[in-house]
Amino acid sequence: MTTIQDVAKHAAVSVSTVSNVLNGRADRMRPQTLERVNAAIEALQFRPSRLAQQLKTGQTPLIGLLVPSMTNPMYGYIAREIEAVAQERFGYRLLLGSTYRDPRKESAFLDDLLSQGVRRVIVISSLADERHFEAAAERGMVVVSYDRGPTPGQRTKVAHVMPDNFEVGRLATAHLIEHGHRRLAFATVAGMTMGRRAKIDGFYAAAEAAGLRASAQVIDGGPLDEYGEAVIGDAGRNAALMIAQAAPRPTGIVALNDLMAYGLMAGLRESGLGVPADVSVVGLDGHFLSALSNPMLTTVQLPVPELARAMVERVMNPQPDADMGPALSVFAPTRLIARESVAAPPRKAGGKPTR
Amino acid sequence: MTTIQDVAKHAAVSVSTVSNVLNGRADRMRPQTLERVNAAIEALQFRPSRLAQQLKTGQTPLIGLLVPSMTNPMYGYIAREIEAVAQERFGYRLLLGSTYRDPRKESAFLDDLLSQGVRRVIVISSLADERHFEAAAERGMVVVSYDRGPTPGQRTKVAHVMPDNFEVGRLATAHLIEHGHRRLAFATVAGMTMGRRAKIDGFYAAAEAAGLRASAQVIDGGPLDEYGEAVIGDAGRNAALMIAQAAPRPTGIVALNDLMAYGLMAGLRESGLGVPADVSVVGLDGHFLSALSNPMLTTVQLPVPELARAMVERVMNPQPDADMGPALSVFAPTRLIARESVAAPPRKAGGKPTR
DNA sequence: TCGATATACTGTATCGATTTACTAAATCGA
DNA sequence: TCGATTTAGTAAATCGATACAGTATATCGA
Repeated sequence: MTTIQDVAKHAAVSVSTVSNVLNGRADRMRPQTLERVNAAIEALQFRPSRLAQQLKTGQTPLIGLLVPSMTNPMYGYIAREIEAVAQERFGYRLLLGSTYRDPRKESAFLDDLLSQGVRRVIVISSLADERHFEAAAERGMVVVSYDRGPTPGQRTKVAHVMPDNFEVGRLATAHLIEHGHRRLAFATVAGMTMGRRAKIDGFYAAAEAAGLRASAQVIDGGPLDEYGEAVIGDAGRNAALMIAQAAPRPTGIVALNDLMAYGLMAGLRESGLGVPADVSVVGLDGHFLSALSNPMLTTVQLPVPELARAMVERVMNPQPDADMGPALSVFAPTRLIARESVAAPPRKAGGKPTR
Repeated sequence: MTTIQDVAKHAAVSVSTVSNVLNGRADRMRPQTLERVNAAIEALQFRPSRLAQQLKTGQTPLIGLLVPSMTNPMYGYIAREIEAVAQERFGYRLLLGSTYRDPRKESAFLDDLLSQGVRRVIVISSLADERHFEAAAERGMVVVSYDRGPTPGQRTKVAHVMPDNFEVGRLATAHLIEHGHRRLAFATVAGMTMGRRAKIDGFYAAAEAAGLRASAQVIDGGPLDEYGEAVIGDAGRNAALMIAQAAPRPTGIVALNDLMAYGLMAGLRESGLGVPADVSVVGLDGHFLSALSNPMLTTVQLPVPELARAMVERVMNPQPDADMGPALSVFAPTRLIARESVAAPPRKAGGKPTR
């Protein structure tokens, strides 16, 4: 590895001068000196050691990204978008951590980041308790939290970015109602997070507005085990079972997310129920896979690129300390993509399956 | 941030002694001294700066992971497995880079890693030309390449780990043949990589063994645009169109991977062809999503945890320089999961669609 | 009781950059 | 022409650890 010393020697200048060149202070020297230094850098193929720079400046060009698990394709998509804007706009890269929604893993990851000199982190957690993030923020981390707001009534040093989950849930539900559905259900997994809460509120609000509040229910597909996201599909299957056995049966289902919708559709099918013939399903995500399912999934598309941009902006340009105030909702266009999984409810709603 | 100096002062010892404690050389001091130092560390909540350690030792507890795009759920799965073993067994974390199979992006990522002090990288690339990886290895990087072997007849400093792609392709094809299929196709995308080559070889080998070589063909779904993996599904749709129009039509299709299989099934459906009624489809991946599709995808399951383990082992314990020799194939059990997307071909094979 | 060895530490150079304080030479204004 | 200012650059301290060389004291064998 060639060092700044080697370059200085080669160009017959001091290391300070080379450092000045490196840091865009070329105005402090004669053009010919600049040229000599640049020539030396070129000749020796010199790349400054980020490690040494970081030690001196205390800054690392890395953003920590904490996700529940890369196994949920939606997080893969979000990660990719975050990486793209971090890289293109700021030259930053991503340091990845899967946490399986385990607060100890999350804390360990934050400790690691801190000792690595990483001072910016985007967390996708949804855990109810955010104190470990607050503590990290207290210790100088810039933390941006996805898909949840601050704990109400508390000051916070954590910035929050989220999609308009209420609207997402409302939109999906309204779409079902427009197609004539009267008995509605929201299929979720065990454990209430802020994002889920908001979606469910949107679901109920739409039902309410149509005078359907009484026949709208939330169905819990059960807990996620240690495999985390991978089994959201299974939770969907569970929920499908419960729906199949319900009497009267709901005919319009909003799924917590696309993955859950796939599981739901698979489970419905196994119970002999057709989608959308007997039951209509709407996903919430709009991941590209939804265009490949059978039937193609009607889903609400989250503005992932905009969300990613907002998160990176915020993590790179933190507000001058002080309280963060309420969450920043990204109200970028959230639209429903109508495809095949929603149709009018069967004539004799809740009757015998069509096949 | 508290430093080793603070700890030394607090414990009334020298920094060297603290450093010795930190590095497990407690035998060099009296138990009481050790205790004092530990107490100080505890009291001051001291975490050594990895940055400073790295600068001194030249080692960073980070593995670079270069993937085409996190958008392909399979890469998300692989990344998660790699992360898990890197973290649990070695305490290493992952530095992520999406490259969209662009050699310039790949090189830039490697340069970045090098200057960050990261000296271990796992690359999933499949690009034909591996010279930039060789160059990095030459410069002291430990590089492990996934899903391809070394360029034949060339010495290499890059370690290679891959599944038994030949067997993967063979298994899938044999399964179709067992179900009575005579006209076979392998659906791939534009661009030949080693992994694809091996799968296709396996495909042909199985056909050959059944005397079906003449009626086995490869179908190219076209190039991937800048969105990369996300559009493999579209390539599957294209391939489906070509299959639907072929006369005589192949009835048993092996798809390059699960994602392609989803696209294929969607495209087949759009062309009015039933799966598996008219055409049978086998995927290659065994990602958990394949259990949620309709019909549920018959697929060959790659031993992802074993592959991940092998890659991490190799990147952490590189062979003492010298030539790497041929690729290490991970011959962990590669099994076919029979589900719903394969059935016997229609009676009058290649005739009218059943619906 | 003396030199050798072991024990328990400490002092300091070092990794590769950044940055502040400083200096020598050139230029300038009056 | 002299002091002040600008220009062009350098020397050295510093970031926070590691590790080697060195030192003071205790222990031991003969």
